[in-house]
Amino acid sequence: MGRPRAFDEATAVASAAALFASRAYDGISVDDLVNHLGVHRNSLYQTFGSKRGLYLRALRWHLDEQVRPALRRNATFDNGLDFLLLAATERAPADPEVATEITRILAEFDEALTAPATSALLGDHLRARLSR
Amino acid sequence: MGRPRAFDEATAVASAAALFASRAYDGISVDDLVNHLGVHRNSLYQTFGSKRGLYLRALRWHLDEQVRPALRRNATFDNGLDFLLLAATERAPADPEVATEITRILAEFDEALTAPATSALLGDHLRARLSR
DNA sequence: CCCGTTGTTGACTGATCGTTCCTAAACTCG
DNA sequence: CGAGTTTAGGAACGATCAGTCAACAACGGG
Repeated sequence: MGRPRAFDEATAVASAAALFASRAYDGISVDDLVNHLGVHRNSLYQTFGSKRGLYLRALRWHLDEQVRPALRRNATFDNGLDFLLLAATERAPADPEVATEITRILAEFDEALTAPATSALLGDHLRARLSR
Repeated sequence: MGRPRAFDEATAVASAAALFASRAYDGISVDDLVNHLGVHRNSLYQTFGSKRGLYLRALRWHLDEQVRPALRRNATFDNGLDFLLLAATERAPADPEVATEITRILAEFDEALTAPATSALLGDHLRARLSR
């Protein structure tokens, strides 16, 4: 019961993931999220608890719905590693939960490919990101 | 003439480079820099113009004094790629001058090594950074 | 010795940060 | 058509941000 949500939670998480993949965590304000998602400030806090809560939800969604499926199918990642890359370099050192997620997914990369292949893949995507 | 400086500019730049290598640009406040360098706020602004001015000075110092010498000697980089790595993933997309510096140094890497070797090197250091 | 110049110092500015409060609106159930 | 519950919406919070201002201190040259 109660008033129904005016936004789709899954859509909001996906949209947040796209935004978090584009700039550093501290470079994205809650106002930016509000504008980009079209969801009002209070709804975000009620649904996700905090900016960090939304970030973690978005990161896990990115890994579960974009990275892992591509890894299983041995498909290409296209731009689909940007969030992972940014989280690994910028956020993991500052947030233990992010570090845990990144460490886990990289272990899965090592298992599916090899450690050198994982490093090469990360390096390639880092460089590709510079040309975009 | 005039009052002499109470701090060494080169030392301040090196110290700023160490700090900028540790966290994202927006995660480092001018107060952080003031505390870490032991140089007072106004002296930083008088000498470097702005936070971004100091960042660019520190990045160029890092590349000129730490990265390029090691690249010429074919030596190991140890932790000496952290600032480059962070600048490439986090700052280059937001700051054209940073992007220029990063593009240039990576071209030098490609020349000294090969493009795949550069990617592998970057990927390896990205992963090594996670375990520190 | 005093004047011009440069550096130091700490208080201060408006803007923006993440987060919260409160009221109104939209729904379900009785 | 209320009563109860959940969300939307906008205004507001204290904290912190990058950057500035004006008074004072330390030097060199005349």
